[in-house]
Amino acid sequence: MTIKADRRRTILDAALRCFLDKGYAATSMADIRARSGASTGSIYHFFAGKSALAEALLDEAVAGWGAASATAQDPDAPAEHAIKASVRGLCLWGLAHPERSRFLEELRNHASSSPEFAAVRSKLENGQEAGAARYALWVEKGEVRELPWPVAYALMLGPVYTFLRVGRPLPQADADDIAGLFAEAAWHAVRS
Amino acid sequence: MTIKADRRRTILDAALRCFLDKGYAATSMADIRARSGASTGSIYHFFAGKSALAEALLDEAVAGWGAASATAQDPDAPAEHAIKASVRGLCLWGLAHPERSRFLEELRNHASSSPEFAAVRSKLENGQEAGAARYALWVEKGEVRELPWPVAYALMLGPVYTFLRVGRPLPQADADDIAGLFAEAAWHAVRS
Amino acid sequence: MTIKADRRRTILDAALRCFLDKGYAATSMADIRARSGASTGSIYHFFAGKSALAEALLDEAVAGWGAASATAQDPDAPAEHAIKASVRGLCLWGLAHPERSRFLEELRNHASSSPEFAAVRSKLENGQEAGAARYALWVEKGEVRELPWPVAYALMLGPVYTFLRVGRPLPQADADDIAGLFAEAAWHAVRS
Amino acid sequence: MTIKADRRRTILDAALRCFLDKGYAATSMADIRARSGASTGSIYHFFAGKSALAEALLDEAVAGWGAASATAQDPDAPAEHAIKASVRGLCLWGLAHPERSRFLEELRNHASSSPEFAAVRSKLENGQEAGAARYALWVEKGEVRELPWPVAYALMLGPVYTFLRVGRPLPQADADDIAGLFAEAAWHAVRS
DNA sequence: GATGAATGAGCTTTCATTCAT
DNA sequence: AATGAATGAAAGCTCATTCAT
Repeated sequence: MTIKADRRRTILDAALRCFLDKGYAATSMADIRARSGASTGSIYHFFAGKSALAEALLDEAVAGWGAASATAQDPDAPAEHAIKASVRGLCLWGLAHPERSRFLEELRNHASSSPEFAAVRSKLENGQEAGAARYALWVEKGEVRELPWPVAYALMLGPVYTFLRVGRPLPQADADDIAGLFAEAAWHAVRS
Repeated sequence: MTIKADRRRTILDAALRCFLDKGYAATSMADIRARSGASTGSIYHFFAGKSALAEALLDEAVAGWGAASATAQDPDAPAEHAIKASVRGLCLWGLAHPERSRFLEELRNHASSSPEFAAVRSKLENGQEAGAARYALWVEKGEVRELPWPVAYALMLGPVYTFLRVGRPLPQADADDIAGLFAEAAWHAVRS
Repeated sequence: MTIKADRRRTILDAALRCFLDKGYAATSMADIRARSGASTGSIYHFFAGKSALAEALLDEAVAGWGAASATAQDPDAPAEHAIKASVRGLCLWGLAHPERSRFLEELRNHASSSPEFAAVRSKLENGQEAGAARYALWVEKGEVRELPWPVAYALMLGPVYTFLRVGRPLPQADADDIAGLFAEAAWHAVRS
Repeated sequence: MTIKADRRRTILDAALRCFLDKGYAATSMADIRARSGASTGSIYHFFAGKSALAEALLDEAVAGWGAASATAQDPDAPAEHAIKASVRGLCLWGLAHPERSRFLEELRNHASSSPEFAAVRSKLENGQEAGAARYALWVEKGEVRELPWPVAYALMLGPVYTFLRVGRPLPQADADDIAGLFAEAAWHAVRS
């Protein structure tokens, strides 16, 4: 009759719109049901529960953002380049997708307290460990200051996170400038 | 009969302990009732609702933290001193009261989305405006870089916010070192 | 200090305004407290409870309306005159005080079901008995049809009650006309 | 397993019995839950809330009563016949179902003040408009007196409404007599 | 794959009333 | 005569999840 409706996709999209509109906590399964047009049973057929929906969306978002800052992932890249690319990538992505960025932030908050987000939490912790390992290498090479990883991490990415939480939408040109500014600042904060 | 029980105080303390233990959202009025020993009616006699409790606690916390970093408030202080004092103050307070600090963060998140926290939101916005005004003065005097306030704010305080969210408790000596480190970094990030 | 404030009076007035504005059921003691400026304890000092307030107001209203249609009470008046005066009186009073009239109606509804209004109910029943007795006399004299009192009562006053429930405010001249019309109809409905 | 239990029906029946027994206002959702055997969630699955239950029952009642006085609805019927049939129908139905009749009255009262009954209110108002239109036709044909519709309505149906509110159950034979008496009176009150 | 009825603990809040001071 | 803190049962309603079909 219609183009094959990918139920899973439909549900995921509806959930994302709900989460972006009202926040994760304030979104009820009924909201998602109404917006997706799927039945309760259908939703639970594809996803184990509300948190599983959020997790699936989180994976997608991270994948998208990761792809966007691919260069930053190259393990042999020099520290300066990797750090600036990473900060730029986060900043530009966050400014381009302010709702998504806020959604990630909300999830991270929930993850740190709620047991149902154990999976999310461990993913984030893995990311931290990987970051710490890379930073340790740069320290060995003398490219960056010797700092505990949480401190280095906060110095590099903290400003962007805070800015994204506070800032309003910007013209694209300004977005590039500001991303550059934060990238530069991040590098200056940790370089030897 | 008993030592004079200041019910209002008792309730507020119980609410704080609950919020710190389980987070604002996960705390129910029943939790507060059980912990305070007050009756439901008593709680509502003193506070209009759950969010009013949070607001009252927020005011207290802000007052406490404000008092602790009084020097930073002096309008005639040079930028370097004021900024470093402010960042240090936030960092030391946050490390000394990690739960409280997380509670504030949670409140801020709620405030940005939920209508019942309009009062909290407007308080926070007032704080931003005051900060912006001060920064503008320093720009005029040539002490700091000319930056949009949200950017400057993020550069200065973002690292501390992020660190407090991630970091674990630290020995006091380290706390001082780290607070100094962040204060220094904040100043370098925005000085002319 | 101020002119002697008759607390009882103040409370009663506040309660009336509340009941008229929001209805008896929807008015809380807190509303009355706020509007009167009296304390909870003060209200309970003068009145046994919410229903006692309503009762006191009912008595006043009935007294006022009774005074207005005094002629109708004369036991020796001929049926036609008494009936018309009574119907006119009710109609004019109801049109002049639509809120009060609706308040009476609400009270009567509550009274017929709620045990706390036993006193009101018995007052109303006394009124019915008195009416029945008078009507019986008129039947004996051959002035009116022999009808069970509830039927006669409904024929005479039912139209006015219904009209007051439905109708909108009217210009005074029309009020007189309509009162006359209902009075005439009442008499025609029961005369021999 | 069991006879097919139509939950919706079961709930509706239980609600009706509760409303008839204790009145709408005094009935709690817990009462309905206990009486129906359904769970809270089940009730809210089928009905949006307490007022939605009342509305559904109102629709049923109106449908039943409307069917019973079908003749009265015929738009070409002469005024005398239509009016008498309508009044008779209301009176007989009310005497046969005194609880239901009182329930309707209570609902009408609530509807006139409470916003949650907007739907009920508009239904009732539609009924009034239809009545007014019909009456206007009869006026044109010279069958009835020229009266504002609210007045005509009150003259015709007011006595029955009042009688139903006051009266006690009657033997069937008397019910017919009294219905006839009110029908006759209604016609006399408005005929040319 | 898909449906939607069913669950029931849990939620925040309201309120008339009491009583020590 | 006056106060207002204290009570606690009861209310209407939400919601993630389960499961028979």
